[in-house]
Amino acid sequence: MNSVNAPAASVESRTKNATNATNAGRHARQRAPTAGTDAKRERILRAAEQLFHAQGYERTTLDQVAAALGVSKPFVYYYFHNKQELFERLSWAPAVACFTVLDGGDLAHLPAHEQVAAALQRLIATTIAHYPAAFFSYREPQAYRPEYLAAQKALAGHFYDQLCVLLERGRTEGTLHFNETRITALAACSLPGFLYSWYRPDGRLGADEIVAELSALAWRVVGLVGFRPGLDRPPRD
Amino acid sequence: MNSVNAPAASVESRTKNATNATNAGRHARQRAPTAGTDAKRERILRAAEQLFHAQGYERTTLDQVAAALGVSKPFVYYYFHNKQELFERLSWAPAVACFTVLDGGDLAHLPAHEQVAAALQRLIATTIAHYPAAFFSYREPQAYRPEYLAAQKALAGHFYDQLCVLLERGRTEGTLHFNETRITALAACSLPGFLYSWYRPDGRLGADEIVAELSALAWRVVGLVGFRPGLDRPPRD
DNA sequence: GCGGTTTGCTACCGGTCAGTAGAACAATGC
DNA sequence: GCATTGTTCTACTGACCGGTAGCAAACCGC
Repeated sequence: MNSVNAPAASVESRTKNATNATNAGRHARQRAPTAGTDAKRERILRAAEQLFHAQGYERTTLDQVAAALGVSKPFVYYYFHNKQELFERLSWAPAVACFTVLDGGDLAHLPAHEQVAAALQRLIATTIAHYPAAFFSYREPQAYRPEYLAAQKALAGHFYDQLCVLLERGRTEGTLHFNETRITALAACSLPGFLYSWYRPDGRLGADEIVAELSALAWRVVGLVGFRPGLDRPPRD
Repeated sequence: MNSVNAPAASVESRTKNATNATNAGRHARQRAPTAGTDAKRERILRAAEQLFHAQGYERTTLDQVAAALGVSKPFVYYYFHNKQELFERLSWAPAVACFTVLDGGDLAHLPAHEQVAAALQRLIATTIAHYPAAFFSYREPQAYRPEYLAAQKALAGHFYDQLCVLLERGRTEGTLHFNETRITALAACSLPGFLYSWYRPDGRLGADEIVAELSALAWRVVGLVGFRPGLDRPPRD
């Protein structure tokens, strides 16, 4: 399933000559993970995720991340190389998950308009499933290093291209209705893209309800007829 | 027209005893503006706007702002109190303009669905007209001081409330169709809200065309019938 | 041209924060 | 007990950057 990898010049590949016994050389990454190591990494990531979401990447200090866990800053550096790595590990996987929802090929047998409907629904569901890290690539592209930013743009661009192809096919087949393909695609993706400003996991509606409502509204944007005013439930998936 | 003011504890009100001859006391704010002073302030604001948009508030240094103008950092401090003031001056007016489009009362005589259509179109047009500063309040709420953040939230909340009232009235009258009022309002406002990630003033389509297209798509979100697939042009305004 | 005011600069300060050195502590093996 | 290795800490450095002191032109009224 994982056909999309992080950029080549990733922090992972810093396995250089392990002669230096400095902090940078003694990271647990290179050993077999002791029991508990993964759990600690996970706890650090979750604390960073919360703080990045609440305050933004730049305004969050690693002392805050450490304090949220009741540990010291070198604890964080023992499990991660630097602040950048925290951000990229948090935001990369959700970005991939969101923008590869059309890559499985499992929708290929469906008519174009149903593929579009499923794609939009999956995009919304995936965005919510990866809350709040899924928003990072939208909100803080500058926090990426250039190679990650380029990779993220390529990923998103690929998805938009796929969506545009499907939109035009659906228009040709008479099941979708719109004028400007690209603007229509972007408008439909605005719904998940703007979620970060109002979605709260403890809100009045559950995640499933929001996915269903928002999907139905996104379908309207692409002029999907037959699913209209009554706001029917999703097709499949 | 300007019934909305900046928060009370603004930087403006620092007119205290002018006995101190320090930098903070010698700002031109307190004098009658010499010819050229306003133009210089404007140039500084425009440079800061570009950089804040391109890099984000935190990553932009005042040395960069000064360098973009070919001057030194104290030049900036001569015309503004601090970095915060630049941000708030840039982002406040656009935020007010966007979220008060329903406050004029000039739409009151129209049926609810036409008020909704006009409101969405105005919101989109205003957002684009104030590019790129209009996006700052969406993207970088953390850059606001608490009192500005609260004021901005109140402003946006007021607009959403107005919009929700109109949406429900339109639904009652049978001209609008949707399930969840609040989600529908947020979804419709996602289209302008997500513009920051793709709008470019030098793009293929002109601003007017984008406003027209995007408005028509936003109308679909609120289930506005009669304006549907053909994507008619805006009603008035 | 001379005093005062406005406008701009160079050069610095002080705080913050990513990142590090190196010691202390803890587990494990023998 | 004692070496070895893994884990965490206290305490620090160095760079960066917002903001300022205080001087130097430039401008202006006379």
